Amino acid sequence: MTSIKDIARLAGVSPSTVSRVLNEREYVRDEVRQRVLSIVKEKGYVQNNVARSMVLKRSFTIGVVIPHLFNMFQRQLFASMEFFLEQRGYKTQFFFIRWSEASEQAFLRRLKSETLDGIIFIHELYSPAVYQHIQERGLPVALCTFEKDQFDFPAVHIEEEASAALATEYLIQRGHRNIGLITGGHFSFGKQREEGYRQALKAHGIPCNPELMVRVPSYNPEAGRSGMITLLTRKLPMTAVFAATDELAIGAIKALYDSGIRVPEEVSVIGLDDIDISTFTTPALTTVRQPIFEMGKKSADLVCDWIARGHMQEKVELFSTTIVERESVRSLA
Amino acid sequence: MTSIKDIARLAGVSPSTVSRVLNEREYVRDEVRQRVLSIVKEKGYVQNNVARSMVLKRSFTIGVVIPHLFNMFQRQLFASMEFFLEQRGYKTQFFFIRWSEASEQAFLRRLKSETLDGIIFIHELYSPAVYQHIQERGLPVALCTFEKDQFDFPAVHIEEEASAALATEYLIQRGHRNIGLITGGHFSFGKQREEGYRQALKAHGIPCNPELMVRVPSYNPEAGRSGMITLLTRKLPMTAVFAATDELAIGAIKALYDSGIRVPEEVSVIGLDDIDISTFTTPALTTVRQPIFEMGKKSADLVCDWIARGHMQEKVELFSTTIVERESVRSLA
DNA sequence: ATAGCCTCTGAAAAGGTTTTCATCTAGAGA
DNA sequence: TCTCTAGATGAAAACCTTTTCAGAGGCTAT
Repeated sequence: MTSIKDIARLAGVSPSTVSRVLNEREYVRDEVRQRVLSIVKEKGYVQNNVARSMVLKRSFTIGVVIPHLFNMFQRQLFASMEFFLEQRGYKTQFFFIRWSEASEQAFLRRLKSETLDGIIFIHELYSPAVYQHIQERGLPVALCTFEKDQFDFPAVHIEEEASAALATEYLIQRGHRNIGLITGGHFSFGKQREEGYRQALKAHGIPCNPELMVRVPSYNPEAGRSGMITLLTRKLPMTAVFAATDELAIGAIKALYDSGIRVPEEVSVIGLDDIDISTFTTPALTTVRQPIFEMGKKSADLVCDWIARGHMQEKVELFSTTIVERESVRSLA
Repeated sequence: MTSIKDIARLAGVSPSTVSRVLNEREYVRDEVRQRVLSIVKEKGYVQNNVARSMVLKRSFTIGVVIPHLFNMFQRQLFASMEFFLEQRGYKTQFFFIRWSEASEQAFLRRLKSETLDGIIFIHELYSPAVYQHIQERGLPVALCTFEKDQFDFPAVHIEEEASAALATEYLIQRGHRNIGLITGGHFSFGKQREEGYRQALKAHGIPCNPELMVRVPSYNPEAGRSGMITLLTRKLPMTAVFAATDELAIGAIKALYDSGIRVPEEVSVIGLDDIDISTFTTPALTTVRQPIFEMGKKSADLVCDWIARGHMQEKVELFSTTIVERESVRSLA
């Protein structure tokens, strides 16, 4: 591999000068610049990033960490982030963390020895040790899809409770009173969305029946299906279900279909997220839209801006959500 | 940040000795080892990976590159790879390439300046320049989901044509004669699957009607939907459709549903891939299963083994596919 | 007793880049 | 003519490891 020294020798200048040319510094004669550049091109020379990182103490790499699962929502977010990160000249290093103390410990160890310039979290981690380390180190960070009050980090997310209330209210306004809930146990948004559901019921004077609520261990369609089956076996009157995520909703619709219950004629289903696939379920899923692409961009921007500026700035970036009317909810009126 | 020198000073030994302890080399007195280790622990010291990379000329990083799209199939493959890569002590750097000459050129530049230990491709790239560079450099590589005959690289994939023929034959055996095809233009597997479809028809003496075949520009549900609509507007007799991927099939089912055509009563649909979501479509998608998880693992193994061994070994790893019978195909008999 | 070997340890070089500091040259102003 | 300044360049240090080489000390076998 050709190094900067080789180029320097060939161009009859010092490595310093070559470095200056490469990094577009001033104080290089135009003639010299041209000569160096032409030799760089001729030799197909490219800078050695490891050596650069070493002296610059920067890696031009942003870590994106996804804990616990890697579902469709996270994929869309991740794709969006990678897109904008690359636009701003950063590489994306992917961290996938299993939901266990041990896995998070291992991640912390990796993190410490890594020279990341910044880090983005999609959904929160279990233990605060990682956040603590990041804060002590002053590593630029963005929290996407959650907020960690105990730490002063910029965060990108939606108003979880309000969004869940929006979905529930949508059902109430269409005459539904016996509304089931399927949500997950992990992650704060699962509880927040449950809370939004409760609030909406309360606001309309509808008693909250614990028998109509079910918590499943994950957020994938399989969990949604099992949640729906649980709900069905209780044989309560129920004309609609709010599934805390679209993936749960997809599973719920499947369970209803398998039980011969028509959606939305007999039971309406509403989700929350608006992932790509939700347009393509049968019936198409009525849901609450999170601006996933924009949220990915914002997360990338927050970290990159922090790095560029040298210090943190914005604290919380709230995105608003909207109902997307499709086919899975029926009006009882 | 504490460095190896600080540890050395504190332990009253030389950096060499600390390095030996850290890397579990022999020739260190046990007493010294203990002393160093305790100071390492006390100071929370971790090795600087950039410096290590520099001298070792290894980065412990494998690049995973996904060209053009980032669909559900690729996501599952990617998740599998990351899982096994991490198990073997490698970090995963993610590269997403848009389908353009410029984007591939940019990737090549990035690749050259990177100190990757190996690289995995999911689906093929357009230009051979990247493969050429990798071959010249002797970089360990695995091609997942395709094979590039002109280069001598290990590859992990299924028998595309045979798998497509399997799907088509499944329809033929159930009495279907007017079978539509929806496939994509990009990527070799699109054409190979089309070829498998042709072969199966031919093997059963069924004439191949170009009017029943449609090529769409992508492999997502939206493309599948538009493909199905095209097919429907031709108003030909058609009792079944083979969609070259599950995502296309999902879109096709949606288009049928929207047109009031029942699946599978009026038109049967079969896909190929067996992605997670295919269990949850309504009706559940009958498809041909690729062992995605195993293929991800094998790809990771191929690269890691190559690195460990120092030279390439296996050439092609063929995985076999099987029909997964669900609900979207009806027997005409 | 001595040669030879083995274990343990440290000094120093190497890896490729950036940056600071010093030096040199040329031109401007007095 | 001399001094000053600004532009252009190079030498060398620094970044943090690992590894080679050499040397010291102790033990064994002759």
